[in-house]
Amino acid sequence: MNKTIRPTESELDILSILWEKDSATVREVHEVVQKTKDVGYTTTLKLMQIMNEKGLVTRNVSSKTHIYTPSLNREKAQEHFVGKMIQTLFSGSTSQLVMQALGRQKPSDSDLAEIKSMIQKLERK
Amino acid sequence: MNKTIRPTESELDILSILWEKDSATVREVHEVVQKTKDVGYTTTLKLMQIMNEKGLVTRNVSSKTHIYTPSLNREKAQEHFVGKMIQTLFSGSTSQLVMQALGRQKPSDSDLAEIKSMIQKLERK
DNA sequence: GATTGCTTACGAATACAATCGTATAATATA
DNA sequence: TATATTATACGATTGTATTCGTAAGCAATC
Repeated sequence: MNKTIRPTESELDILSILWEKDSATVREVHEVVQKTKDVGYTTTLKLMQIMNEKGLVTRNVSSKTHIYTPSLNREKAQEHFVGKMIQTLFSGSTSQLVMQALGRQKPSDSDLAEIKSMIQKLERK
Repeated sequence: MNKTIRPTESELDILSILWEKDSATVREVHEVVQKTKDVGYTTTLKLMQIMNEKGLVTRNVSSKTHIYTPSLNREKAQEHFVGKMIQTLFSGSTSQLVMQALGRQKPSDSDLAEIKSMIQKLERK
């Protein structure tokens, strides 16, 4: 159903916090937001209310302080944005993106191992 | 100096076309844009004029039909957006992004070889 | 040289994102 | 209970992106 749901940049910031915490109150989210962005509490509140209207999150209203939960699937969002990015920034080349990502910092040994096994699996295909 | 230059989504679409072609006229760009988006010619024109004002592109005005060239470095844009994406969508994990990218389609044999050699280089570090 | 077609320039409308102030209700605390 | 604190609701403003209509210039063609 959610084919055309495209969170804005601020919404993505909030979603990423919710994905980390699984669910959270406005204040909890705002505390994290504030670390990188100088905005008022009601701004974060309003944003999350709008996200609720859009269906990006759901909320539990049973207590005075509402608890928000992401309803947009993280993996879906990943697919959407990675796909878009490959198109516009890497002329459609997945491996170009991979190269650029790998080049930006040395992954940990366990990360490398994981990636290697992924590649081996792909080679067997 | 161009630290805070953030092309919008439409601007990115146009930039990606310009990066492909190296340089192009408004009509050439618009022809490609139209394939995926139903907008008028003057919309594309205006967008490219704004991009010129912002310094995202330069243009050669010596003939009646102007020729636009991207001035924003593609690699810089890649770094910016890949970094942002790793943060918001992959909790800061580069390898997670790599896994997701690799998983979305089997890269060609030569791509795989390239990625493998990249990994070997990283392992030696 | 009038007509047609393609071009840029530019103002303006529309839409959407982001921000915040204020009112109001609920809860905790003095 | 009165006061302070914390929460939501919501209107309104501001900023920015996107879209397009219309005018005007230039060049090819009738």
